[in-house]
Amino acid sequence: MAGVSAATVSRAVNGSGPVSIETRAIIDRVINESGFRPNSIGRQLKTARTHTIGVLVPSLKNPIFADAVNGIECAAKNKGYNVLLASSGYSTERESSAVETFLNSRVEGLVLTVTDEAKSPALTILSSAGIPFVLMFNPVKNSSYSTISIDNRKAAFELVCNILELGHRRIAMIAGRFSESDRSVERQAGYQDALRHYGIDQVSITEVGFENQDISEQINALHEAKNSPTAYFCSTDVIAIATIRALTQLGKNVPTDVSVVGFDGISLGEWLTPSLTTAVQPAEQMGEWAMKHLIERIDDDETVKNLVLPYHLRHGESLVAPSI
Amino acid sequence: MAGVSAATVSRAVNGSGPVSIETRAIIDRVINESGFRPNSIGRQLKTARTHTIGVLVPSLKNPIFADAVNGIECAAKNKGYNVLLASSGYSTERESSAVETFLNSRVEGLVLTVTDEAKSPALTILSSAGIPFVLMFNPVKNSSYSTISIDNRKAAFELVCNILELGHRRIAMIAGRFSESDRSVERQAGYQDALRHYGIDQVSITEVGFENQDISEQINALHEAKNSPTAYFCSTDVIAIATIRALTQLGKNVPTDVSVVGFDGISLGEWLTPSLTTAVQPAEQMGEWAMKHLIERIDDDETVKNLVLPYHLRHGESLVAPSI
DNA sequence: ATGAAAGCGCTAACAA
DNA sequence: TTGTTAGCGCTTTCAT
Repeated sequence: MAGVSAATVSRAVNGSGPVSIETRAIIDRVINESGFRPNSIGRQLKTARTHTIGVLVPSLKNPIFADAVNGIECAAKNKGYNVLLASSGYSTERESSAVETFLNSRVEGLVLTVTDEAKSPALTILSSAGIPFVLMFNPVKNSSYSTISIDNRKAAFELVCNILELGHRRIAMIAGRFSESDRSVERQAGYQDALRHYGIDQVSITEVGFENQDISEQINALHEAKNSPTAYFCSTDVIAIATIRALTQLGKNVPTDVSVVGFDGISLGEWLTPSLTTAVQPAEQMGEWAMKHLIERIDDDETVKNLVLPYHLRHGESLVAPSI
Repeated sequence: MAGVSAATVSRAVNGSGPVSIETRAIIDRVINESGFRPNSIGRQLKTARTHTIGVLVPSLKNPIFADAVNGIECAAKNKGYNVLLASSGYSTERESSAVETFLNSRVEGLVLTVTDEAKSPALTILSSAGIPFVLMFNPVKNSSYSTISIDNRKAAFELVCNILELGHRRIAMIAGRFSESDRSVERQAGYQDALRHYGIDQVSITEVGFENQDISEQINALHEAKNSPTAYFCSTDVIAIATIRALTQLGKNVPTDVSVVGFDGISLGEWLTPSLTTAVQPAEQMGEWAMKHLIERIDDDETVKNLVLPYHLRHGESLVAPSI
């Protein structure tokens, strides 16, 4: 140190107390010359505030989560918070261990998407830890958690009704593994609602892994059976793309031979061939809201909120009337 | 505390010293009952190790960076490191401030993509800070920095040669702003190399902002001029998609009326209509290698390395011979 | 306007 | 095998 006590430097750096013009000048000079950097760790330990939040998503390879994280990160920066990032790969074990790590790092809150809100070890840990968190994409079940989501069941219902209205009667659902996504479960419920609404018995649901790029075997099996589907309802856009790829490999043309519908509304979906019919979630805004709300809960201890955002259907070329 | 000293708990938790079976049992029990969590901040302050690395990319909305971050995050998790994430929006100011924040947080290293390695305030700060970092995507210029990249200039050269071979002579480049991306500069050099190689004088370069979704005005201007381009070479896939969109809005068909070529090889590019002709960078592996190498530099103080990975060209439907 | 002192939670050296 | 002590870098009373 050059000539002055640590307490004074602290006051100068943070503007947290009176410092004379001259001393301030000296301190500034010494800081520049010496390359001194205040150690956040020391401050964090003393103040018991880290200004850090944890963000946990299943995977960044799905643009829906990348967009959401982008929104989160921007909001965090604006509010002066840092972001610790982890991904779970749709595994509850990895969710739990990420949450443990975050908690040990004393994040002040979390924004996360879990596989299943209803039975999530990670959320159990979090609840008993007593720090605020916001669920993103997960449907509202326990309203004592803050959530931001859309009505997945209703959106799926509307989407499948659209398929039915065009005359399709054999509609298969390709769903992300239910154990890995409560969104998938909800969307499946919407699918069944729609079939029931039209008095259709023939339900066909195939679960696929989220990390699994190649689902051609499953699609092949569906397609070989007699009374093969005339339309596929996929629980995500990424799965819809994989489905279209698999169908194409089997020599089927989408949508001429068979229709495919997705869910999520990733922006590139509009530019696919064929463009995807899908339900659009405003991912980036969801991330932003989640972060803003989380910070309100931290700073102004705002109450728990459940926000269900509107979605909209995007009508693309991947869905047409069945050929027969 | 229940009956034992802090030092003993520390030894029990970390296995860093002898603890009798019985005391360990007691400690475990108390930890579970009380919900005690070791405070990483305290440990970090004491040990002067944070096991945290900073990751800085221009934007997560470009899948090339999302994929890279995904690779980074996985590698980090495997090695027991945490990831602090920030994005710069292609702004050097935001790069600098993110780096400052990281440094204050005492990250042990960084993986980052900067706008321009040659004149980056962020890198100046980093160099004088004396902590290891790895540049990702940025071309090798100063070999005293660790880097992972591909040969952008050569890839662009090959790509544009492909366009020329098909008979195109009026090829416009749509480039991400040079001041915001040294990759863009390199790719532009490759574009010029190719034109020169074919003895073509007509160079046409239009700079566009990376965050700018709508480039239809610029495309419109190019297209209205007489001798309008028969092919567009775009410095990224995202820009190529925006270009295709703009051309479509102008009533032009790609590739019938005009060809478009991208750069990056984002995986969705294969499923676009038309599928993109592009140069593929292995983003996820680049992220993984960057993280692994960084940790080697931290843990085993490995020397600086420059890895130039092979790329490959992907031939899609967006490029065909000129119509005329 | 400044300094002295205490303490945030932890670990490492030393003692017992 | 366990406890005591000291100190990581910071902020915050409380004095001066």
